[in-house]
Amino acid sequence: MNTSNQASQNSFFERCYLVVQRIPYGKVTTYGAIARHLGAGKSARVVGWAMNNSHDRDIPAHRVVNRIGVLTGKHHFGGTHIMKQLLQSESHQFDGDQILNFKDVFWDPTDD
DNA sequence: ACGGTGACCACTT
DNA sequence: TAAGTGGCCACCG
Repeated sequence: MNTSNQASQNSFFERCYLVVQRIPYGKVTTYGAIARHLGAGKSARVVGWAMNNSHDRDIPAHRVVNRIGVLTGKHHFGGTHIMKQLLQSESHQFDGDQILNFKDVFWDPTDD
């Protein structure tokens, strides 16, 4: 949990960052989709970790949610509902922490 | 070098 | 149909 080692992350993390940055405005994707796109379909957790470090970069981590469209990482996102606020700014609708019409706003990196 | 951790996903009861 | 458990990969101390 140290922020002084960001320079060490040069392969998997950056790979995640690139994909997240490719997420179009008004769309979202999932950790599993990213992981699978990178060829590590089972390392979705690592993607979450990358998002954790993404705070040091300009990564729209708020556009990344779990496979059911729930903002699992909102607590890690600066503390509270900022993640939700950002997504709402992108015309997303919520039911609590669940994105409505998630399937409709879902963006698959492979479909890019 | 080893064990523990994590913003998850899929399979099995 | 719903809930529970394990597995998986990479990073940190």
